[in-house]
Amino acid sequence: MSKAKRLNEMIMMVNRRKRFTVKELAQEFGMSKRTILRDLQELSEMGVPLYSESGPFGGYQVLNERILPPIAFNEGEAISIFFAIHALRHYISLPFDSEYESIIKKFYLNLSGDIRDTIDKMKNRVEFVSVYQQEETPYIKQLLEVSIKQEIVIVGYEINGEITYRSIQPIGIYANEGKWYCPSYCFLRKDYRVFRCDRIKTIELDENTVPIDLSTIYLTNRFSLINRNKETYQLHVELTNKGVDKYKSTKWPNIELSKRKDGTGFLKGMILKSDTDFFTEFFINYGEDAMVKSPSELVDSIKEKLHTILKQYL
Amino acid sequence: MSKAKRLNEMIMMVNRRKRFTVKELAQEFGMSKRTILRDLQELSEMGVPLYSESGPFGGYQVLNERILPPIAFNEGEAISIFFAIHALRHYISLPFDSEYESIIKKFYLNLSGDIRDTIDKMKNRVEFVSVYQQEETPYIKQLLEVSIKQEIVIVGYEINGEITYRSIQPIGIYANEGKWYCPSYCFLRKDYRVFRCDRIKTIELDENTVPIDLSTIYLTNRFSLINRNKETYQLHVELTNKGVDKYKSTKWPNIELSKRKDGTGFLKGMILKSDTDFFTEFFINYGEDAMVKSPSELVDSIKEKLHTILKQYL
DNA sequence: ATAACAGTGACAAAAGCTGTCACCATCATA
DNA sequence: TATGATGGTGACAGCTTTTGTCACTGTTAT
Repeated sequence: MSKAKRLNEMIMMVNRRKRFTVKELAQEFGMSKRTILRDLQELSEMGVPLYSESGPFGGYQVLNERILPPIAFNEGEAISIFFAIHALRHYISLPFDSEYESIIKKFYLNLSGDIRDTIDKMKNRVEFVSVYQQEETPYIKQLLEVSIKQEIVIVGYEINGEITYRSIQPIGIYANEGKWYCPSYCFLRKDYRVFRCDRIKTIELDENTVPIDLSTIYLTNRFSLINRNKETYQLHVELTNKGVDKYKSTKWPNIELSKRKDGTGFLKGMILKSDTDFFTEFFINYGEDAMVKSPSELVDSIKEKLHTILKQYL
Repeated sequence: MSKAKRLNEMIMMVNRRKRFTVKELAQEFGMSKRTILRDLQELSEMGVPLYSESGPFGGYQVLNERILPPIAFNEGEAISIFFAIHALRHYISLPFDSEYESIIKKFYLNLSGDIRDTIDKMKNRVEFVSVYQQEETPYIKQLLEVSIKQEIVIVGYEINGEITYRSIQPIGIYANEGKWYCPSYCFLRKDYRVFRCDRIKTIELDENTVPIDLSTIYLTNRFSLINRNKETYQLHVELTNKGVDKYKSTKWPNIELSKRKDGTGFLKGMILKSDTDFFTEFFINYGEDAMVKSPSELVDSIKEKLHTILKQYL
């Protein structure tokens, strides 16, 4: 194997393993220790952040930085990736060890000149609108970590200016409309709750409470488990043409949209009793384009809310 | 310069230029043609997609694929990029020559094993919620192209089942809530309009109309120009604590939020007369948490809408 | 002290790289 | 059809780089 190829492979191997010794590499590549040492020095000069320690249990390490081996992207792919990263710029807080600026710079600077030109031209012409994240959410990284490890944390949670402490076991975190949320099992309420991450003011590991088994519960399938044993209503909503169009881009679990030939349609399905407030707002939003037929509780809630708002303007 | 380094530089040089001849490279690197030929063959073996043609005006070309020279990303950055791309998966249509699947696969497969492990663990625990794009929008790529080139197109635009044809000069495209929009100058209305891309059913170049000068108008600054000479209203809205909280993540241009000590607040600013319908829905959505003080037109519109909905349920 | 690790310098042998040259293939165009 | 610009191949001598060995130094946990 030529030296050039060996160096190439060495970069990848070194990325796979965090720690290694010169002797090990020498054996794997069938080369002498001296040669490997020379190779490693060359990699260092090429920018691979190697670090070594003498002594027993010493050896080489690759620092923080990882080298992505040359990836072949075509122009469209590179541009897509650029704009995907670009779309993250509205997030002040990300649950990863990195900041938007450093990522986008590295990526952009490593692209060839003509792709850069293309991107520059597109920058002012394409936009993925998303909500600005207004406030920092310091604990999302920890919440993500404990949800992966399935540990329990005691959080200080602010409701109406007061902080209550409770043990929760997070299922995961998600961003929606500029805010981060953390669905979790709450040991205080003995039930599943969704917490707003920016309201979590303190967080510490709870080593006394025994975790419940949520290992097969993820963000995507949490509804099935969480919603069992809860009171539900049968939903029936009539939609106009516009209403159908509007609902198309929404899609709730457990609710089915049926279209009629004339373009109108209706929704049938189940909603949780506890979600009544949510659906009240949701369907008011549709205005004349949605008419709730059942449950009567939802109809009443809508009527009441409308009256309350109207009263403001008397 | 050692061979390894020469090859490395050659990869980058070859990426910058689309076409080149052996002779040119030989001169630039100060090597013989023979050596360069051998180098190019080696690059080929390493996966660089080279293509050559004999004859006058022949030469080498790099095919479609571009090689990103080794970029050093640290673990956090690689993961961020992965999830940024991942967040695009809900888009059926993208204005780029690429599909989600191919990008994410290439990227994922090129990561080292332990980063892949980390990602696998995180996949079910982090989510950037976005709306599902339900329908294909075939023309976004062309619309983006003509907005970059500042050309004019005749589009067949569907409103209530009928298709009208009009010449428009697109400013750009943006995605919001699962739909693509195209703000443009409309030569039919002699004014700026926002078109929904999925309602554009045909598109063809209009070479007869003379483009107007929009070269300094981009997505980000279009409001200033487009909204001049339009009728506006003075807006004043009182917000409860909750209302303030809710508005924080919204932020409209030309509307200012002021907070009071007790947590309540108010909005002051300008809105376009033509946006009355929009703000009617918007503030109804706030329920009791927003009370519109002025303009009276908006108050009336809200009242009327509330009455209409209420009437449905009598 | 010992053993396990990294690191360096010198040198000769082995391997690889390079340029030259002769010659072929392809193809646009004069 | 001839010409010239381009890519492509093989052989070989000479040059350069790479490699292994060996002897030696430095660091550190045990």
